[in-house]
Amino acid sequence: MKRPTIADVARRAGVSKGAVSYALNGQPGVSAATRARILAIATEIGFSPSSAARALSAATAGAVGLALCRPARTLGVEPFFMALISGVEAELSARSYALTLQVVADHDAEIAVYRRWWGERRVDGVLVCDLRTDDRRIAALQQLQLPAVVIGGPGGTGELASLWSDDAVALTEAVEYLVALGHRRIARVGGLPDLRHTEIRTDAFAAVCQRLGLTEAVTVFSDYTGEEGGRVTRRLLSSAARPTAVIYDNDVMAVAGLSVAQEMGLTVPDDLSIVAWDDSPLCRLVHPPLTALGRDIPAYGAHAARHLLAVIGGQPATRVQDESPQLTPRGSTAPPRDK
Amino acid sequence: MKRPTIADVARRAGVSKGAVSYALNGQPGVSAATRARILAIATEIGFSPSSAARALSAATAGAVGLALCRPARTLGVEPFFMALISGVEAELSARSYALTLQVVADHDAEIAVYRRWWGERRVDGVLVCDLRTDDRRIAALQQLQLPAVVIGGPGGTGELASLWSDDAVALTEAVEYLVALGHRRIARVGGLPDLRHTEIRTDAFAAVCQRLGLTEAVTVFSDYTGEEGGRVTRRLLSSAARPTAVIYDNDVMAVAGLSVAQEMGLTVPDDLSIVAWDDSPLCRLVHPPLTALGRDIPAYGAHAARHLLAVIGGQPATRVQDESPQLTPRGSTAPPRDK
DNA sequence: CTGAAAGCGCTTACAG
DNA sequence: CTGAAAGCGCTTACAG
Repeated sequence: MKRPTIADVARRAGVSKGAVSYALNGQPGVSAATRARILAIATEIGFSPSSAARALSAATAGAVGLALCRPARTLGVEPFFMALISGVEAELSARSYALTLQVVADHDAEIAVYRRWWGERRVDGVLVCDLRTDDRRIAALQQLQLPAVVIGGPGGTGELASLWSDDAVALTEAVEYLVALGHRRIARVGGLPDLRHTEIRTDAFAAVCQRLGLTEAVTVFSDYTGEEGGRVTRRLLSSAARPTAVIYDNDVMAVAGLSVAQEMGLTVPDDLSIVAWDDSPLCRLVHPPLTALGRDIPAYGAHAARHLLAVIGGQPATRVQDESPQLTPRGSTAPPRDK
Repeated sequence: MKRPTIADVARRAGVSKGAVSYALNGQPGVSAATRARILAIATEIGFSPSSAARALSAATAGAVGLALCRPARTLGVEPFFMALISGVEAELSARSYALTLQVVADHDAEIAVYRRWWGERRVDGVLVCDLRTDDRRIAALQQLQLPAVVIGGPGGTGELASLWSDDAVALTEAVEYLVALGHRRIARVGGLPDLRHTEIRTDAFAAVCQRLGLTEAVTVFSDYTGEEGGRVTRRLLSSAARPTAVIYDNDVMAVAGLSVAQEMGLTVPDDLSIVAWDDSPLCRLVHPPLTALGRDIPAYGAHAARHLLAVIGGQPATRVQDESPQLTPRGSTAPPRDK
């Protein structure tokens, strides 16, 4: 099949190519009748403007980039990214933007990808994930003046636009809930310590534990994988004064932690209460289903995409707050059997 | 920052734009010395050719499309897709191709996306997932003459190129293994029945069970979600002559099935053996870890991408076989306690 | 081996 | 309200 061009539409409509362009893009310059006729013909012959030609003349790529900087083995397991992507994508495709995805090994590679995308004019802007403390990507992006929205914060995002949600409040709520149930020895299995949101959660955990006088509270760091999450849990549960409740920084580690507890003969929730972050179907897959902190991740992604499109459109690069995570109590939390 | 163009490189090198193009694309037409000088300058000023300009003049998009036709809620949980994407992406980016991703609601929407991509010249080819029996996408793609590789089969892929793996052999092997352990009442929780690979597995299951005289073997269909997988398992385990082994068509349903068994007071593997497809970290997250049929999914994705690039490059649209899934025995399978 | 030029398919001022 | 034309930044025959 021969792809129709704007010239084909113009010929059949008996107008100039310019008129077709105006009609298709909703610009003034054609009468309503002509516009209707042109649109009908375009639909009839199945015309879609060449993204390349449009990009070249309009200096806009019609695409948004997302670089995922996680090892392949971690990428697949966490439902978080797919959920985020599906939300991002829904918003973008509704506005006729394409999503360009690239998996990168580290921040150097990621920055190189941003430079290339910028030089190639391949994307109009990017979404940045997994914000770290002292994140070099921020300065690189600012230097390129490539429109960007950082998913994370608050803080550490420089002059870039960002979308954040209040993890500190959510974590505090979870700890207060566990304390209300009667727990005193609460442990937290954190994610990678140099991620900004890990830092925020760690600080919030320390603060609420101090306020409530939980002197035995402890955070140990892990890497989001089931292997590490299980290993760390095994160590925690082997200690003399083992915790009666553990809060995990993601769903995968929480599920692994549950397995370890059961393998060690502990009953969840009687002997051990478990709280997961990133509420996902994974949390409902296991028995007992896990109490979890979560929110609507596809909506978060859609929100981020909307914000990015606004920045690309010239809106100021603001910091926007998304909804806070909510605690959903399920079968994995209860008053401790032996206090 | 101003983006450098080919003219900037040409000016600094004191040559024509054509010479720069030849040098950058490894074409003959420039001396080795000139080529080296041009490349050095391009690197120095950070020049990347505009993807739009290149696409427009070379009539090649430099991108490959992947439309994912699954409801958002299912998408996130199965590690399969992210693993596949990471493999696809690794291969593509090594060849400087971009991956354009779109989530669609159904096949009509997916076909519409293919038409649009084709009309917009946005992608040079597409990867097709979740092949169904009588799949309308095949004819649509053939009509558009859009290069494509179908991930699935064998069979049902029309004239399109495809990459398939022998699920029948793998399933047969799994059943023989369970029978060797002493199982006679084996059930299978299948995926969506109109998917081609479900059909293949169902036929293979029926064939091996008949050959081995397993008259009580049964396949029940599900939808890959944990909810449904759990529900179906509950029904199977409540029947008078409950199965002593269950084979699940994906990892998520297998994990859900394990939970249900444990919730019903059954011990895995003594009372019930479980085999999962799509071996993934999920299978090692639970206790006992699940015996699984699996293979290297990122490698599968990379293979598919390589095949597509070959087809885009003009190679004939062949059917290529990937490695067969392997059975990895873990703690969820054992001889049945009561035969 | 190199340069000048046409052309890819759009968008967008600029005349009429 | 409409048409003719320039231009986006490349690639690629075509001369030299």
